Amino acid sequence: MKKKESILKVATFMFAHKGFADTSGQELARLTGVAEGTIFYHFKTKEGLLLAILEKTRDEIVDQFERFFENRPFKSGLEMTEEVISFYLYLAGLMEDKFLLLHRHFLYQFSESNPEFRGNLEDIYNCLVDIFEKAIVAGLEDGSISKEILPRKSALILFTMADGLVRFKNYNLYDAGALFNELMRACRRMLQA
Amino acid sequence: MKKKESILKVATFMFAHKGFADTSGQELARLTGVAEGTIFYHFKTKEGLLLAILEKTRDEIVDQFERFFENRPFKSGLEMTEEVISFYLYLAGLMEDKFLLLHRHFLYQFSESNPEFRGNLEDIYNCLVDIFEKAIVAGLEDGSISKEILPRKSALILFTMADGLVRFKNYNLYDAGALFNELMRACRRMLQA
DNA sequence: TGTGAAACTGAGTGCATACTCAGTTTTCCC
DNA sequence: GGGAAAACTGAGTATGCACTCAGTTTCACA
Repeated sequence: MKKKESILKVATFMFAHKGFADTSGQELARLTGVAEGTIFYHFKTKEGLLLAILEKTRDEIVDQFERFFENRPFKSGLEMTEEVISFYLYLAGLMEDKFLLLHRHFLYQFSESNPEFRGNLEDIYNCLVDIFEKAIVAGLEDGSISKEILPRKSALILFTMADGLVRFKNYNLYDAGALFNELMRACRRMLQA
Repeated sequence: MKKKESILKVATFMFAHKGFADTSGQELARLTGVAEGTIFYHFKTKEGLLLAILEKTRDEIVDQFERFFENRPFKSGLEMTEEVISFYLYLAGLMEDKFLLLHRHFLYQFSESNPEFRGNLEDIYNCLVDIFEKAIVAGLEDGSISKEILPRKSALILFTMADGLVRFKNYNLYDAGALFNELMRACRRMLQA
């Protein structure tokens, strides 16, 4: 069981950083310290390996957000929205390779022909956007968020904002940490009643 | 001269949609209707071909935004900001393949080792973010945008919002057109004095 | 029309790749 | 300890790839 997990871990890193096509079984085996055959013993194909990683990623993200909701009292919907964004950014740091992987185009190419990929990606995006939406709805109910706000659409916009920051960080385009405060202020101005 | 342009056009489409590694010289030659050798006659390597595409893309984007600024009177900085976002989204539709290409990770991998890639990408991002910033500064000067707004950082945030919408469209994750109005309202609420 | 240069061709080359398989080692339960 | 199943191995195979090159066609201009 140990080798299978090592392969998953190293492959996640390699797929995220080098891409799918540029990750070879040979190199993956060398870096993991197993024989190349072992990879194909556990995961029938390279695509199967990628799918296993995606499934694990979905489980982890869904699990993390479930735990985020337990044991946490929110003062207001607006504040909850801000904390959701914070948590999203925190998670993107914690699961850096996996979030980088989720930004890789090849996942979306596979999802066009393989419904298992599609399903996992949908689960992840629905989980993320639902949480933003829940927070906004809470804010609409307690009056901390303006009645003009449409929950689902605004949830998607917030999501793109948070995700854009993650992308800046991952691509080294800009010092993302320096943007954090301004992002939070922008959200507040955008939503506030 | 005709074949060289055809290769650039087809290669842009293929790199954007299939990725760099999954685009083979053989297939590219077949789809373009030239011999494989012709590709390597005009562009010494596959990487050289990609660089030529990136250079063309940069020229086109910079040119488009220069023309956007000519012959256009803006009522206020806030309105100009909104028009910049609109124009960005319009351009992403007009140059769909090229914007898709700019979202591909392999460009950023090459830019780590090849300064020519890096330079072109920087030119593009600077051009885009500068325009958002200029519009915000104009709004700060004429009082249509709140004095609390920091121009550079807010420009980056606006950029990620607009770019997020483009990504939704390109990845078919959500009907991006349906988000347009909400995005514009979100920007106004965020910036307004 | 002749000529040199530029554009173009496609079979050929060597190398990297995903995946297989026959055999070996480890694990685990009686 | 025995024996069966599961885990693991790595040399081997067929395929596809980027790129080359010696030769042919097209072009521009005298």
